[in-house]
Amino acid sequence: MAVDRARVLEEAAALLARRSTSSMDEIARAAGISRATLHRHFAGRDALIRALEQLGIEQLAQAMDAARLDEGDAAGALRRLVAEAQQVAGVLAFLFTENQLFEGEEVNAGWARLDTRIHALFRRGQEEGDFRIDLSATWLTEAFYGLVGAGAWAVQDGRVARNDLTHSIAELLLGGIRRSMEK
Amino acid sequence: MAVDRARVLEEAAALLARRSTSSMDEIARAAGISRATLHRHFAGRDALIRALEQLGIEQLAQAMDAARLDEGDAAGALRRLVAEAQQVAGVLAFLFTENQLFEGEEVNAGWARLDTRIHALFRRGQEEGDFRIDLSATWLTEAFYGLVGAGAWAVQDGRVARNDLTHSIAELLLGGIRRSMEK
DNA sequence: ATGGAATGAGACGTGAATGTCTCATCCAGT
DNA sequence: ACTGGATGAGACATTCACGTCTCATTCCAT
Repeated sequence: MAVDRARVLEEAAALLARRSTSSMDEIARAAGISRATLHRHFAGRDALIRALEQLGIEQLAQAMDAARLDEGDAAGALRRLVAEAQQVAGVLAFLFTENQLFEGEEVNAGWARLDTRIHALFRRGQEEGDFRIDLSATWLTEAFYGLVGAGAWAVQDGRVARNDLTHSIAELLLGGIRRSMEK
Repeated sequence: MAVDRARVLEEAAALLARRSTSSMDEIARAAGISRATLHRHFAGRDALIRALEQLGIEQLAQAMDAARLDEGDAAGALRRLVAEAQQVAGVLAFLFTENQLFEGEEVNAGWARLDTRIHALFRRGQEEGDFRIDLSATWLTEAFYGLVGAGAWAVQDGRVARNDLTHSIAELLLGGIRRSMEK
């Protein structure tokens, strides 16, 4: 088995992050293998997407681990999370829109766990008095995904510099647009 | 010509906002006409999307007009913009992801004009000292679209209450997550 | 070197959606 | 009532991606 499933998934993720409609053939070529081999390792497009979803979930979970969401103040944790999530942003944006299509179907339970963790982070910030409470933690979670996704696309299209992205997202989330009085 | 193009477009927009992959047949049925008639009024799927894009551009432009972006302080104008944009949020989210697919192709010039207006609003806020200047107006524009889109989806899936949405988006953009010291 | 496993190339059938066309029907204005 | 335009229903060809399969080739371990 010369083909590394993980490597194929990485390539697929990178390609689909750019062109979400890439065909199996394009994905195979991007991964440097033939379409036949791609099908040997993944039952079909659906299976590939599922595997990709699983990978994205694991990577985001790792990003959360690395961000140590429970340590320090919530603001710092959020900053670390944004920074760590940057790596996965592309796939995340893809999976985000992809999930939008599965209307009725049950969503991967993995997402629920991740949502819970982010939700808990915002909740903690609110309970510790750092975050405002008139914006629900649920909405903040959605906003987080939205900004990460929008940021990934903006970078992809060259409208925003990749180096600024982490700072841009974190600062917007934390401080908003208004000129801050403090600091 | 009993069929009202504008009405068909409205129905198509409503449907595609929910299911971006709806077929021509589904769109036709949603509009209460046959597929044949749909094709009589729009050369093809591509033409339909283009027309939808045009409609979205016009509606967003109207929303901007209604929001009177140049009047009052920038924060108030942004609040009004978010409120007005709410109506178009669904289609906007659809067109936003749709545009993501046209990588190389030239984007509809209409978008550029709209971007310019939003960009100018953020710029004005910065120049008047209301908005922070360490976040580029370009990024703020992207963030605006991202939050509006994410908000529309969150409402669609029932994760956020529609009534809260305008306030949630505007407040997050303006004030961020941090508990405000002022006010 | 050799034998088995993995791969690449490509043919093949399938299904879905598109776009075109025809024909019968319906409706409105005269 | 009549007539012309618009519509609905459906057949039809086409395209495209998918999934399956075969066969020759390559690669690796023994």
